[in-house]
Amino acid sequence: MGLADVPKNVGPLELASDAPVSPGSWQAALVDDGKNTIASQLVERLREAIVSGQLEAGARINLLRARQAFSVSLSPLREALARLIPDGLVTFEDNRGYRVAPVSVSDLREITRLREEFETLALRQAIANAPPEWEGDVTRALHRLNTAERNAAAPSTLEHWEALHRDFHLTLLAGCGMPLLLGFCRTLLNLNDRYRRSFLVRTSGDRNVSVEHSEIAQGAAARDADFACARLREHIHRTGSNLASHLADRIAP
Amino acid sequence: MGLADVPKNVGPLELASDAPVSPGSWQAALVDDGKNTIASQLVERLREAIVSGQLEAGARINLLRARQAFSVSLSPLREALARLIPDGLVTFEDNRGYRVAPVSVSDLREITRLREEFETLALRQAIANAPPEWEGDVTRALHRLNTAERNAAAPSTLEHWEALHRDFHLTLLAGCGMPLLLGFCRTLLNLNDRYRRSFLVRTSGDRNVSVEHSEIAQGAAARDADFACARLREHIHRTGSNLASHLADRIAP
DNA sequence: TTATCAAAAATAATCGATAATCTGTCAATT
DNA sequence: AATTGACAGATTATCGATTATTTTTGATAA
Repeated sequence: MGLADVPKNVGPLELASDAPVSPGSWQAALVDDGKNTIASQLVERLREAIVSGQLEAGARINLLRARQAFSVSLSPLREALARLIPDGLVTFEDNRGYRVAPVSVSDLREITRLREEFETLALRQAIANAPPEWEGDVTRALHRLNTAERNAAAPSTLEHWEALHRDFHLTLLAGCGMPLLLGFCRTLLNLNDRYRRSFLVRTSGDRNVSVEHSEIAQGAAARDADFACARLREHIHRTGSNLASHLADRIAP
Repeated sequence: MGLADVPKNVGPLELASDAPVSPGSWQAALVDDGKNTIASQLVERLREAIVSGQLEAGARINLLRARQAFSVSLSPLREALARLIPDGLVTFEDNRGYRVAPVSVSDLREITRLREEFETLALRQAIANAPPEWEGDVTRALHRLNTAERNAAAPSTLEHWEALHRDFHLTLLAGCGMPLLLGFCRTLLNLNDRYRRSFLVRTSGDRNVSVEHSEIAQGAAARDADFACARLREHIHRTGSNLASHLADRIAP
């Protein structure tokens, strides 16, 4: 159960669900994207299904049902699930199979805390080392994000906004020149997005997230590390607190 | 090529090559360890083969040869390799298969830098939050490490020392109560061990590593965060510089 | 010689079927 | 009533074979 309601999209892969790929969606327009194999496509489909909340947290993933739901064979399914383990989206136990990683307040707390540390470290490095064009990338990502419509009634706009938001944060960090750190940040961002998309109906009224993003981007473009990192840290912290309160309401009713 | 010289151990799995399992080798004596499936055993065997340098850095992993070398079928082999991707020991490209992750000076630099940041963060948390018995665990791990023989002529003593060294560092951090952070640290430690085991013949004469470890442990047991973290940071930094110089000699001849 | 293209060979990816393991049920025993 | 053991059904793990893709080879033409 829980897998029956996954959208059974027939055919190779429709573009709509492709949008939020990690390495920067401006590349997605290119013909191929390098995700040719069933297993690789499945990784993205599963990631989306989990991050979006379609697959319930903590639920067992029945391989036979999942196999049907996604119209694939067992080998690529297992391989795709294995690749999601280190992302923290899937857990595994020998002879007991895979399950969707559970969510908890303490998990969210740690994610927030680590994002504060890691992302400010990466941003500081980026401000120190990134090439000049990075500033333009950041400004552009910000502009796209701020001009995107976000209509709670239209889920597609929310998804699109999420992708742009993710892009903005990653662009900000991309200049750091530390691939491992960037990978850790991406993982944490994934995990965080899952909480936001599952538990946050809308941002609380006393925040203007656009302004927060703009300030971070301004600081980055001006190469003012202290300012940019302080704003980024606040931004992450606020989002975390906000999410934690929503989660607490839902998880311990 | 490169896979042909992997020890072809027949039969289920002989204990000798099992020794340095990750979660603490004192547990290895227990009957089961939870690693029942071929895929899970293979993860450990492959990890050991890569970290120990048996599998050359950057080399392609020919699935058919690997399948023979490890006497397994394709499905568990692919699954095991997939699980090593996030550990940074294996890379993957669609339709081009898996390869052993390459090594580079810049990679080592980043590992060292991130270890400094992450491990001191974890240690600080541990000192603040770990339960009392943690101090004893640390002292015990230190004692085991310092009393272990390390004879360059006997590879098994080196391997044993590596396992104890790893144990010491992880015990130190284990008290932090942050599972994600601990996972990141474990990953970095894996990567670092690979460099040490591949490129470090012996520690340079002007260091007394035992003393360094002892000081860190003393600081931890005394709950003196500033002192312990400073010593830990120096320790990591020195190891990194030491390794980097050896690596530079070898990689750009 | 260099470039181009089409088989052929090598390799990776996937599938369907089988084997191994787990989970729940229910009767027999203590 | 609680425990044990054996069965059946469900699920996971593995295998061998097949299909798809990439890489190499070798012949031909510029």
